[in-house]
Amino acid sequence: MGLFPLAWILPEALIEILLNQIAMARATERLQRYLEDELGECRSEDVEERLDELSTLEAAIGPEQVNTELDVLSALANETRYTLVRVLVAAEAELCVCELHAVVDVTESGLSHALSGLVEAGLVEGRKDGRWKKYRATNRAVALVTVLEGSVDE
Amino acid sequence: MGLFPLAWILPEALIEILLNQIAMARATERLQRYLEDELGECRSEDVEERLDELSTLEAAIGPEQVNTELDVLSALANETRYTLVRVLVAAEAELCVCELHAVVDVTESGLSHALSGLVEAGLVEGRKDGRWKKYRATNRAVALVTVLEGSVDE
DNA sequence: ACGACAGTTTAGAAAATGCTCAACTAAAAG
DNA sequence: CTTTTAGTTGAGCATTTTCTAAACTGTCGT
Repeated sequence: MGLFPLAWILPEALIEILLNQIAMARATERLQRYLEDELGECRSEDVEERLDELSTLEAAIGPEQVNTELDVLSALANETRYTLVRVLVAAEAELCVCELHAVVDVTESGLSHALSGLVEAGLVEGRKDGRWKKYRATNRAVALVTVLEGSVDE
Repeated sequence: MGLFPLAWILPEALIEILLNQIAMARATERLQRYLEDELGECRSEDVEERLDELSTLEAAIGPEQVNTELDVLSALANETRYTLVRVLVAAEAELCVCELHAVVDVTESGLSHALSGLVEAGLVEGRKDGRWKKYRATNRAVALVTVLEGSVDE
């Protein structure tokens, strides 16, 4: 292996950085070839410009909001939790934990975890009523479930 | 442990089933007490009725569609894949794999895996063009990203 | 005050995910 | 035809997720 001598001289971390840069450079080269193919000709300015356009597309909304959106998606992307949300949305009313327990096949503990995840994602709100606890779907949950059910029917 | 003698007589699987039934019975008892609390009085018919209502809520849409929806959610609930979808939606056009490579921080292989997951979830469509491959967002993706960005701004 | 009850929290085991490396297919260039 | 290039696929590892059991908090009935 040609790299062995290098490993004696350079710290591992640095090597990794260099390899990374090489990979980056390769990816950029490919983009350049692609733009040449598409545009007929292509100077490195064009590559820069395209890279800018792409990062603009990506940054159109703040990274903080993207994170929130990912949290919401992760909260919904689970059979137990999605079932709970769907039921609460369909109910259009508060339901008690003990009622929700009837619709999902997990232990009481699992149910509690699921609900607290949904609260954290802003999909559900909880309210304590004496010794019972009741949950209801938020507007966010209603909007998402509605669109999901609409966009996935064919 | 009182259960040890049982374990000699009954197969493990059967014991598990029995424990399950006991847990179920307990959950139903709790629901009964809850309904008594809420309605003032409650016969076991009322419990049956409530259980029916709940399962109706849950079964409002077919289990097959629910599965599709879960697949879609799982596909979106990942930083790499969600970024790709957002960029493709914002672009309102096909993008080449080599362009997409510029916006997500994974290897070429990881990118390919991500895209094929999105195709499977019906969020993205791929088209081969010579030696390049181009992807575009589907209507489903547009609808979902739009609602997500709308429902998570405050 | 005590015990029973409704629900939550913590810790940890089992299962699913996400990524990379390496081997592969298909198209274009030499 | 051989090599290079663009992208995909499969295997395997590391991390994360999801669930459960057990201990815990707060509320009610007695």
